[in-house]
Amino acid sequence: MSETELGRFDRIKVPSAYEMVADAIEREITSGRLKPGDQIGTEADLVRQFGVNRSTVREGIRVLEQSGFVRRETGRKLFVCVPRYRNLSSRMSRAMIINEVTFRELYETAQVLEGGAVQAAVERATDDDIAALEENQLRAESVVDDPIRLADVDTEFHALVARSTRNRVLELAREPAALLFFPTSEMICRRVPQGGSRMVAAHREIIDAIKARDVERARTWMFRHVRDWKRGFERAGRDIDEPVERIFPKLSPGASFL
Amino acid sequence: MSETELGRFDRIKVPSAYEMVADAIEREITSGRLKPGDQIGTEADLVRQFGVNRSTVREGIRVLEQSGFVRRETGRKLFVCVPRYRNLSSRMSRAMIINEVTFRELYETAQVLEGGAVQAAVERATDDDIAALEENQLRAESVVDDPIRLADVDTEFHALVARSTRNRVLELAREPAALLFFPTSEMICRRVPQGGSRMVAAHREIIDAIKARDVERARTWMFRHVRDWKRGFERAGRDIDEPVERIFPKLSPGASFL
DNA sequence: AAAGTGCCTATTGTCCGACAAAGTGCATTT
DNA sequence: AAATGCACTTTGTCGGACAATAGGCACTTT
Repeated sequence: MSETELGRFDRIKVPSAYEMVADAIEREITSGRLKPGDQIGTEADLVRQFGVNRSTVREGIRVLEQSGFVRRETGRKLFVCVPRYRNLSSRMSRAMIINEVTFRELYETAQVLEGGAVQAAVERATDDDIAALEENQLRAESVVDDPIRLADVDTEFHALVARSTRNRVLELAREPAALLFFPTSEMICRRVPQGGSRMVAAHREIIDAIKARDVERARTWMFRHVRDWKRGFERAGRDIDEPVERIFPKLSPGASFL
Repeated sequence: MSETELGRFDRIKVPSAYEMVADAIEREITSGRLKPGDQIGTEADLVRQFGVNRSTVREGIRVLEQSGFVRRETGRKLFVCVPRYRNLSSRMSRAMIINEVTFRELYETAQVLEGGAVQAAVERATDDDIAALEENQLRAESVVDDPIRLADVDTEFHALVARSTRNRVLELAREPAALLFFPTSEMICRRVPQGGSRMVAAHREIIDAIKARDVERARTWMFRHVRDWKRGFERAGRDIDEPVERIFPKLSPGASFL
């Protein structure tokens, strides 16, 4: 039973019943035969259809629920749903925390993703997107001296920029990291309160650049804005090579509208 | 029971026992009190500790298993593990498929992420990373006329570049999208076989640029390489605004070493 | 008639007890 | 010492059971 790689055969994985239940339902969904909004039968129905025990069905359902394919509205009926990214993203965030990723990794990724996002936003933001950004800016100006609220508004600002890209893949790619931005921003804002006006000014420039469809200006100011974030981190006396704290990222309020 | 937002109270969510079991164990892990590799007791142990039924414990375990915090080695003991990103990423990929993201979204994101990755790789690739890239290049040259194998090697190439960044956040951010690259690349390679030599040439330039620590050259060639991918897609007669097919991304072979 | 109330039933969350199959560890055999 | 065999542990699955809650329906109230 050694773990050595002698022997020519692969390990045999015997699928268990609950896995087969989950897979069967998942296949119906990913193949499109079950559409978001469709109801899945009751547990009893599934017991009849699959011919397995209810405990087995329930274990399978837990798997699907966890992966977001199926949802139970407050204890009642099961229905198919488009996996909302948030629970997946938040799991990824937690995975990153456990892996003790450093602020440097987070910063570098933020530069790449926020830079790319703002560029795409310049190319495709609609009037509605811009209106939402302006509305966000108003709130930012009104809480410029309240570090915690400002961090929250900033998180929302970046989510709005990402949404303006009309690119769900990009939006999704940044979300796990973005969920870690907030606790960090909040810490920074608490300890370096004088950064507020710089932040609001940067947002202003970015919004104007998006309105003017000026890619270079947008990228430049986003770069500065994110760099300020890193400088705030350093000024707060932290080492950028230290692991991001084990702060459990409670669904950051700024992301609640995603 | 209307869904209107009249009323001043929030919905009450009664936590169920299996959720509390899962949360309790997850908290031990995210807080670091349970470390990767640690064993969690047997189901019977957990039954004793939590004072709930075994079925309940099992449902909780399914949740944790699914989110990757615990693992069961072929039917046997439960142990804590660092969530490997792959199952999370693959769920995200499937979520994207269900959301019918378009090739355009995928392409645009690829430009952002691969461009960012290669830049970071230039800055931080080690000799080992470069050796791995060279080894990959040898294989690429040997299968240049075998479209399917080439697509596989290409997928691995990009994963190796990402790994060279020594940035796990960035590596993670690109993975869900990257899992969708492979089926697409494969389709392209099958239908536009003449692209093989261009691909190998681009890889060569990128590797050389990384070795020479030449950021601009690396970015330029990565940009061209990804653009070629899009052109191949178009030349294969596909519309870049059509949803990525409902191909279930079987764990792409190139990602197996992540 | 529309709205509010109370009851009935379906369904879920949990529990109990049980068993076969497969993994583990130990003693025995060669 | 290595291979074999056996007893014990643990998991996966099963059947049945019950309290609590949600949904639906009939009934009352205004």
